[in-house]
Amino acid sequence: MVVTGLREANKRARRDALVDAAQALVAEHGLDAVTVEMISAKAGVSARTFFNYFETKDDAVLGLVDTGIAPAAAREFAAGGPSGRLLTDLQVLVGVLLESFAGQHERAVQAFRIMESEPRLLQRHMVWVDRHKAELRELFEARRAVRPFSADNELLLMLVLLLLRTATTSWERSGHQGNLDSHLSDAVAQLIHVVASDLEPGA
Amino acid sequence: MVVTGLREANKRARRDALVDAAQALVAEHGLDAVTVEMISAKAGVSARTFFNYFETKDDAVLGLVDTGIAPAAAREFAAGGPSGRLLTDLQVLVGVLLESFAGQHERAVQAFRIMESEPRLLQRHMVWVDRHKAELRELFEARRAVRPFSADNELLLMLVLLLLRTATTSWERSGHQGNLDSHLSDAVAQLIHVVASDLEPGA
DNA sequence: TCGAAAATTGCAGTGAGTGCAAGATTGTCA
DNA sequence: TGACAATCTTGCACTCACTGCAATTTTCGA
Repeated sequence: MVVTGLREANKRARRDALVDAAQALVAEHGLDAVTVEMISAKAGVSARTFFNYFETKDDAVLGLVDTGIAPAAAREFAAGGPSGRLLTDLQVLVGVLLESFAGQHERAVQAFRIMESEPRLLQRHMVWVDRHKAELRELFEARRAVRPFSADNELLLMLVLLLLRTATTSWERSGHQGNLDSHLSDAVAQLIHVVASDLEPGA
Repeated sequence: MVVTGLREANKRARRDALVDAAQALVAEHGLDAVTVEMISAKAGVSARTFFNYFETKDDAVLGLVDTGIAPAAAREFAAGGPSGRLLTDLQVLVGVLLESFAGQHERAVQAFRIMESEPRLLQRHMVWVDRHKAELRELFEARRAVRPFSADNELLLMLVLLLLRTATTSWERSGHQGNLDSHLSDAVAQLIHVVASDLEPGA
């Protein structure tokens, strides 16, 4: 953790090289025309090594870092905060996630761009949610104990997915204008509007 | 269309045999321990023929029939009906979808059961939404022209997905109690509640 | 500088999925 | 009814993602 060491540095460098190679090749030839062999060759490692770094080809193309949920944000959410309103706090949580996704800005932009033209990869967010399902469920349960609510965990999971996807596609569509957070706010506003306008008497 | 013919009958029979074989084997051995060869053998056809019926192993396990959206329901939605309220009409649309999914009740129940223990298949609904994305978008656009609303198509797509998944998992969790429709209503109610309680001043 | 730990790599193998062409089945129409 | 056409099935050969294993190389710590 403290002393980086050559090992760590090399690992990160290789990883980045693989992501860059994967993204460049896919951007040029399309997802199905690119093989793991090509990516590995371009990054200067063997195909077998590729799989020491990524579970699947798709993971590499998307540059999956798979940071979990930031502990601080998780704790606050579980404790019933920061605002005490479920949807609002869900938005905050997703905001933190998006930040960690977009951490490596260049690569994230590339990933989103590729996602647009390769519908198969659109499931990325679902895969993410899937992988952290257990973690999220625990979070929901913890919060439920402190500040009860009636919604099922499953619905909240899907809400997280909805916010993730709506915000990122909106950001992507805007040509990466503004910060991701404003697109997230917009997604929440849209959701509220859809629901609210269904409740108005004069529909 | 009118005269069924041996061809049609055989096709349906083979298809059903493949789904039954796939579901039985997966229920017993788990998804990864079952190969396409096994399924084909059990259904009495060659492995090559399997792929004349299904694009992927997963499709067979889930018994994907891939009925599109019922034209009548689609027309009504596009025309701005039946209620004129976006969320409510979205619910109706999803209800029709669920009905066509659960058409073959036995197989549907099996599919949902397997889905629960094989998280990879949980993406099924997303795949469905993905495949009908274009169709749904057209529907949204048509309706938008008649009865404008501000939400993005992407958000509506995710809303469809949310309703599909929340309703079916709730149904599954209840041990297939009651009809799917009541679980769908419940999902919508939960969603409304989450949003509404976020708007209340005394949160 | 030496030995332990960790990483890379080749190799052999499984299994999904595809294109193709030959052979079997089924529908149709005279 | 019989033959021709359309449709299905199947075997074969192939590509590629992904895995386990064991040998080899690289890096680290003392």
